[in-house]
Amino acid sequence: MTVTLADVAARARVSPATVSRVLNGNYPVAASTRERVLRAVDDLDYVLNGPASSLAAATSDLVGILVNDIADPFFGIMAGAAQAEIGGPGDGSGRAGGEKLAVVCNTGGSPERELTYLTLLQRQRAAAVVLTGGAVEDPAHRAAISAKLTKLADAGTRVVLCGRPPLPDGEAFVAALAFDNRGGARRLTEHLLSLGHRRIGYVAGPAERTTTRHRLEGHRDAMRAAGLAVGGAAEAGRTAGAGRTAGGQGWPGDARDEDRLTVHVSYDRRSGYAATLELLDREPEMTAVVAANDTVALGACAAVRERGLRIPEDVSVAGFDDLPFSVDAVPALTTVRLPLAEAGARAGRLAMGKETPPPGGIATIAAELMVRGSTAAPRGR
Amino acid sequence: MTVTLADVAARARVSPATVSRVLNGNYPVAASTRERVLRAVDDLDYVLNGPASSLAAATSDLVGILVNDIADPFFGIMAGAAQAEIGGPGDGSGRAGGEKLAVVCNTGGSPERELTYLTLLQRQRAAAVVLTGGAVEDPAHRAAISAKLTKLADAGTRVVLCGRPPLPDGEAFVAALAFDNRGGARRLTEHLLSLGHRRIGYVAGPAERTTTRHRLEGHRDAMRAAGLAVGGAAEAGRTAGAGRTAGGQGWPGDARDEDRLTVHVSYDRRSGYAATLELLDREPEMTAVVAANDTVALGACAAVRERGLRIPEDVSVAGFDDLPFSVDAVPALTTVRLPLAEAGARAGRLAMGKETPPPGGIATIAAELMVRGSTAAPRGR
DNA sequence: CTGTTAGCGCCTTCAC
DNA sequence: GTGAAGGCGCTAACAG
Repeated sequence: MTVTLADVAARARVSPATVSRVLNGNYPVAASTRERVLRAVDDLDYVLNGPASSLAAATSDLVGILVNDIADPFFGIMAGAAQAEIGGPGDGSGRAGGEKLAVVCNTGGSPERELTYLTLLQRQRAAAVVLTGGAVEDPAHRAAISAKLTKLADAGTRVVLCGRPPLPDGEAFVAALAFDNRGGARRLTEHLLSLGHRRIGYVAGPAERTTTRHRLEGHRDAMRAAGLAVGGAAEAGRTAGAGRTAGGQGWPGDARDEDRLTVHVSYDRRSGYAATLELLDREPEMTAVVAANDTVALGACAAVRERGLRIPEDVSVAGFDDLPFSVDAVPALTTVRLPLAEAGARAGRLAMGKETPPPGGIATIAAELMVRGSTAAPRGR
Repeated sequence: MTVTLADVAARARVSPATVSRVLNGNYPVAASTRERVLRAVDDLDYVLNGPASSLAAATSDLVGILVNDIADPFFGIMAGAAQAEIGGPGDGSGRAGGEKLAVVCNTGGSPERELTYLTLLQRQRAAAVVLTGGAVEDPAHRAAISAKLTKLADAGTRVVLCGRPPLPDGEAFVAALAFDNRGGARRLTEHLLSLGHRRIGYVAGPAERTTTRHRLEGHRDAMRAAGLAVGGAAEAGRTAGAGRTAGGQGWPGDARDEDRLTVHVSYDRRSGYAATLELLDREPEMTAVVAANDTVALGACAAVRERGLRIPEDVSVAGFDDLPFSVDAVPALTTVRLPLAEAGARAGRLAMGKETPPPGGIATIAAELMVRGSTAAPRGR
């Protein structure tokens, strides 16, 4: 019923092996023979049996790209760029030669689903796997993922991390491209501080994620450097003192300000909206809000306006990622640009072995501060 | 080296056949035996060989979801919902039982790549394929896709269309969920007309796509019903007359107004920006702009402001899709809501055979007009 | 350059 | 309820 390679061989009057050779193109075949085989393939409308070929060759042409949230352009842009690099342009014939099948898998940010997808990809003997975005830092999951990645690597699957820092466990990977979230966040907050802001709220992403932690750390680094926040009990004395020097009325400098002015939410605008309302309640004198990402920042903007406050006159708002829509926000959003498409494309090339990995396998990708209309000096009040 | 089913069988002291049976769960096995096998699987950290099993069973657990642009939330939302429905919640063990591997493939809107992906999926003997979003209407591609889908269906792959109308060729599919783009677009333009707008610009999507055509048709239906635009040469006389009755100074009613006030661009904000600038040049008296979708509308808003015009006082702007960010635009965007998540989920269930197809296999999904702040009555001028 | 020969690892009738 | 055996369709050594 279904046409097989043997059928093609018969029609082209060659052996199955020869057909296999022209199809895979990895072996010298006489031009005339190839011609005949190709014609037979077209005549019979033959399509290679993937599973059979993967079984025999012990490799498949599947490449998985894992993302935390496919509805978020942050991931869409990276995944799209990676996929374009992996899938190749196609030859328009629809015949699909030796192309890889680049597919994206949506984990929804769930470590369980991430693990499941990894297993499924392992089962398919995937040629490569690209993990994008921040990882959950829960030790159990971290270990499980590490073990799984090691197994994948052992089985010959190329593992690439994109926008995700290599874990301390040191799992096996071809390359890890990490964004400089910490540095970007620090520069962003420094920008606000230089504008004169002192009461800065922070809407952080979900706790336990590397991206969240790094961005928050960058923010706090800047705050502390300005003597504006307290890290933990150990630093309370010193930093509180510095704080008092800088601020007034016992503020800033309160040992709990960091916590009081930080809210953890998920990466969506609704959460940003709610969290900002909450921050505004906690600290009515707040003059700036830094959001975990641009999407959250949009929600923050809505909340600020909801309270009858103007951006940036009354409250400055900043985001992170510089997604395409951020420049169209009104006012345009000050944010930190991450070269998502470039990183995704590079990850794709790394997964294909088309590019040599960075020294040590690890590369840090710079984040660029984009100052736009949503931030300005605070009104004197 | 790599552990196989036979290894598990040996360790569990049963035959390979039995192991296969407990793994697939499609056959009665004594509880104690199953227990033993499962333990052996865990002990050995066995992972099924997908290609081998697909080859033997002549089916795979791969389900492909094709999207035009993975960086566009329009597709991300649908794909994510479908994937969640297909992939199941996972059991947290990372063992991955009889789960399907739901993957999304980014065609970039290119028919060639769409065809290539379809071939790749066919090669993998995919269990199902979900095609999302509008199709290109070029006859050659239409025929090629149709033929391919028929072949897939013949091979046992369940084909589901989501947000894509069934093609006239009548290709084989389990179900087709089509958005009421035409009706939604018509109601949107009717809303503007009822507000008093007469000079309405339209930033359409890429030509040759069903979505573009349907939305544009809906818009023109409304315009013509109001006697405000001219379809083609055939209708020029009649409609132009009606137009003159309604308008003044030979406008509206010009036989080329439809073309003059319509610009085709791709679905991104930059295009929306450029197109709107162009429209503003062509028709400075324009009081409203309808965009192909929300993303394009955002660009349109930027262009309107660039010209020093206010929204909605000077120019009303409307979008389509009601993506999450649209409500946060300033002013909030009037648009047409499409139940993307619901449609995607339903498509996923259909692909899994978990839901019975609509009568005739075709269902139209309603589009709801969302009136918000970006549209208002035109200033008298 | 091309044909021949063995499997790849699993599922699936069949018997028991 | 369980085991034994054949083959799914293709690739990868080998010969020639």
